[in-house]
Amino acid sequence: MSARALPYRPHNHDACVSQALADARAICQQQSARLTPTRERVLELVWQSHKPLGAYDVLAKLAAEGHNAAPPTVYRALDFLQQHGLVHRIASLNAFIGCAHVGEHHTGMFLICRVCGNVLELTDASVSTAIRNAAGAEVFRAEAVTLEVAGVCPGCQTEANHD
Amino acid sequence: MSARALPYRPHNHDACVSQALADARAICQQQSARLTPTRERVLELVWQSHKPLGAYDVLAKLAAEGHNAAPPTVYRALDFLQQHGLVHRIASLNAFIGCAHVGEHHTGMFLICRVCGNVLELTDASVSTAIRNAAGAEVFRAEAVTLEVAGVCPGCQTEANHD
DNA sequence: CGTGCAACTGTTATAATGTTGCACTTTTTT
DNA sequence: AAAAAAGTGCAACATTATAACAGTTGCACG
Repeated sequence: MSARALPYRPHNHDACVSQALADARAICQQQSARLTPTRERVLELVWQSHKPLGAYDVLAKLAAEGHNAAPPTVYRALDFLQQHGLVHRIASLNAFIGCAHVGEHHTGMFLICRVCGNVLELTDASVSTAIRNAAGAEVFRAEAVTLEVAGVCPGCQTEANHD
Repeated sequence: MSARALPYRPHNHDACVSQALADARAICQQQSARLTPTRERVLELVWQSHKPLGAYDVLAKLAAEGHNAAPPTVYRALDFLQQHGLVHRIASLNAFIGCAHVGEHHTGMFLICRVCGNVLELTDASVSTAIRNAAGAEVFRAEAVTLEVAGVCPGCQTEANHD
């Protein structure tokens, strides 16, 4: 249960998770949303991996620690976290990952390494602008953008760093 | 080789489908790929809707016309069509739609109307460029882009045109 | 030809992912 | 304290996707 996946750079992942949880508490407080124990635990589990975690992966981890949970428990927690911008759903993987830019009101772009499975979230103004313009040119009112790029991350292009 | 879908606008959709099928035959011929009856029928069914069709929707339509098919039949046909660039999978909907730009070697961008369910596929050079640049800045080797925008199409913004 | 391989199809079963509905508990509001 | 709202547990179910294997068809090559 300690730092493992290193997206492109080594770092203290425990601290990274703690920070995410602290941010989440602050945001929920501010929005009068209830970050209950189950929800917080799910968020922590999702954060502990840089690889997206499926709902049933979360379920298994909860079960492993004695939490007697069923699928709806997990899906509800994930829905809540998503609605408050704390996790993202990666549609092309049917999986979830902690949001690296909480509170930034962003359009996330996800770089998904098909070798190591790690995902890097980033935001890019020129991408967002180009998408907004393209949609606008069709008189389309955009509400939600799903942008996922599959490929090979820097670490996996040269070495056999298949974490 | 130009089956241009015009959702949001009335048009002769039968002709549109015929064109798509003709294009598909040409492409498969050229690539020495076998567009078998089942595959062709699945392609036609997918094309007959501007709304993305789920695999089980296709299955139901096949069954309705007496084709005794099981899920693998449909998934295999869809995989084949996808591999040859004849249909796209919309990850956020778990559904498939005919490709409006066959042979163009493109990065598709999909505008998905949450009201009427229609989808418009378009390609935009500045979007593609921005994405490529953003990935490149992270030294990420991009291979496949999933770009889906949910929102409201022009027709559904004003009227109750819930086709 | 015909025979043998590769691609395609059919079929059964099962896995993986996600939802509904309802009873019950906890928290918040009044 | 009572009523309302939000959250949870649970069982059943719905939807989406794949595995494994047998049979069949088209096609290249001798």
